Amino acid sequence: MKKAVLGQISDMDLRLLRVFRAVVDCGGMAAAELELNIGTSTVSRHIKDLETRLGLTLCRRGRGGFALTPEGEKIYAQTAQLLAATDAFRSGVDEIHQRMGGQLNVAMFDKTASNPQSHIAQAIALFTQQAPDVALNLHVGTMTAIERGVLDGLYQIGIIPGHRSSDALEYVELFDEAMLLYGGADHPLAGAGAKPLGWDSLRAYPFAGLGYHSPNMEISQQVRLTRKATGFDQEAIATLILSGQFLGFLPDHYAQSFVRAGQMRAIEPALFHYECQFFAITRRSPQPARATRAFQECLAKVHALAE
Amino acid sequence: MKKAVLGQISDMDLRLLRVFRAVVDCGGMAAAELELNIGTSTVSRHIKDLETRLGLTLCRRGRGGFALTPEGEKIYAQTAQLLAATDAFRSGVDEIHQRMGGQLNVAMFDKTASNPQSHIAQAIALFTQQAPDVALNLHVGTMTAIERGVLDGLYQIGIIPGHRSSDALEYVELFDEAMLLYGGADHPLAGAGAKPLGWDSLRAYPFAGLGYHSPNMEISQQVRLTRKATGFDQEAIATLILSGQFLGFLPDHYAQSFVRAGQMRAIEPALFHYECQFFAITRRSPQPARATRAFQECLAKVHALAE
DNA sequence: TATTCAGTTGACAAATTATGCAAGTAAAGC
DNA sequence: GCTTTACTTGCATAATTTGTCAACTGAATA
Repeated sequence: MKKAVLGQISDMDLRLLRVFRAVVDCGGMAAAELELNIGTSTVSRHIKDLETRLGLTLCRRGRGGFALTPEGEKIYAQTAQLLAATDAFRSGVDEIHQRMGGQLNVAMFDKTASNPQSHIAQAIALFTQQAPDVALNLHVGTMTAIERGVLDGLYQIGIIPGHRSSDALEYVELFDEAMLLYGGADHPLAGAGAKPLGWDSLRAYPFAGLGYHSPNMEISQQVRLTRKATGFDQEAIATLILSGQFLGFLPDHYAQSFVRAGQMRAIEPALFHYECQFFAITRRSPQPARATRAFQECLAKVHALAE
Repeated sequence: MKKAVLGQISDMDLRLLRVFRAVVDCGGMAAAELELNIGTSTVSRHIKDLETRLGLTLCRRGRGGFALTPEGEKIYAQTAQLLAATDAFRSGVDEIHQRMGGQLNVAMFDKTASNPQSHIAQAIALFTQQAPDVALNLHVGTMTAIERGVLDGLYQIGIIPGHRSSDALEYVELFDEAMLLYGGADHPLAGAGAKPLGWDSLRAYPFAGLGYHSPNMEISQQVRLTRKATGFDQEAIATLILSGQFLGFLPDHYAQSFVRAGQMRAIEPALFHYECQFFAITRRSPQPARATRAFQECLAKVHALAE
């Protein structure tokens, strides 16, 4: 250690941070070796350098697994932001060159791929034809994570169901999704006999809902369903429903395969349902790069045609 | 040039960008020499390196002045953003160390210093006692520039008059300012005899207003004053008023010195006036650093005491 | 025309960094 | 206890970065 802890800490090469990110993403140094094309010894050194310069222990390593310390978690988040800023810089340069290049990070909500009304795949096809030099990174995350990520520049585009809207974001309407209420095959309400009369009668049954802000949560609060189990992914909700103990909302397209297999049934679909509208979000403030706008247009065009 | 134009452009040391920023800020390489403690030759090299790597010409230089090219302007803006991100990273590290360090960029509205109700200076005194290791940078700018700057992380705190509010920002009320209508000493309305009856009668006189979004602009639109001259700083408005040709709104504390010197008079201050409320703004999304919160509290405390 | 200011360039030195090899360590698993 | 896995370290070296000096170019200016 030479320059001491203080001074221009962030002058430390971004490489150190890139290495750190890669190591975390790969879950260990040995794994990152391939990704980074450098020997483990070098990786080890880099991580230690970083720790020294930051004056923090970032991760616990050794046999028996790799784990970030709490500080490591924070630094990892910071790192992601800083590296996103460098990508933004690069986009800016590309912008001036009137070319599309760099990285495009798109984040989408849970279980959007199987929705037949969603044509994200086509949009990607269209986009990659238009902009073959852009490296596309697709993420999946919760609604809040996506919103924050777009706001913070971690993602350039997000695809999420609509709820409240932020004036720092731009929204483009894409497609809808029908949410139906499902129960396990042997759930009391799944039989042909027992027909509940309305939303009120549902409150007697344990309900499984999403544990983060989402239309699912809004609806269940509106009709005051008692959430007895919480999932943090729609797949988790599906699992809870499959246990036979809970009712829960799922996108119809996603539940369909379970219904076909006889593992699940929709409960009174004509009555118990709601619609979600999906939007593409981009941030307003630092004007999105050319590639971002192009992808947004691809999404809009493909979905407008399909209507 | 080795690594070619493509590839990890932003890996190029942030130093290059820092040098570029310093050169632009100082208005030339020779001037930046002192600031950077490196010889002109080195500076020249760095700038050229940067140009090569970006594939752009950033500035026109030589005898007879230094000037950014349009691309240079854009890169300069991008650079400011990226370097702000590195500062944010550093703040994040400080945060973990539970210490306050790094840079704090505060931006304030025009002519706030002379307002006796504003105690920004005291807040700074209090803050520097609490956090002696933080380098404080004070900027002055227009309302929109400050808002955008805070949103983009260029500034951590802004002090501006309130108008519409953004939900991406947090507002803390600080102090008020009384805005009165002024005319030059020999303006027809400045005489003791001619008393206009109301806002309507003002429309006959040329009015000087601010050329960017501000309470001044809102008010003048509300009462439909015809803006015949535009200033982009309140000092500009004052100059226009001093010409004797225009009426215009100024903060009373600022106009006072002109009034004392007999160069300006307030027109019917009991009737033609409005109040501006000033707020400290910080952004919500990436949680502000410890130092930012501390400064915000200093501002709040000092102004609460003074009430 | 000579001078001076601003910046550019070639040659080169010093310092720092990157990275590999090989030996070492520590814990998990047999 | 031996082996394996996952990482650490000392040593050596190549590559890159960072910077200086001094000579040089070209435009403004006296």
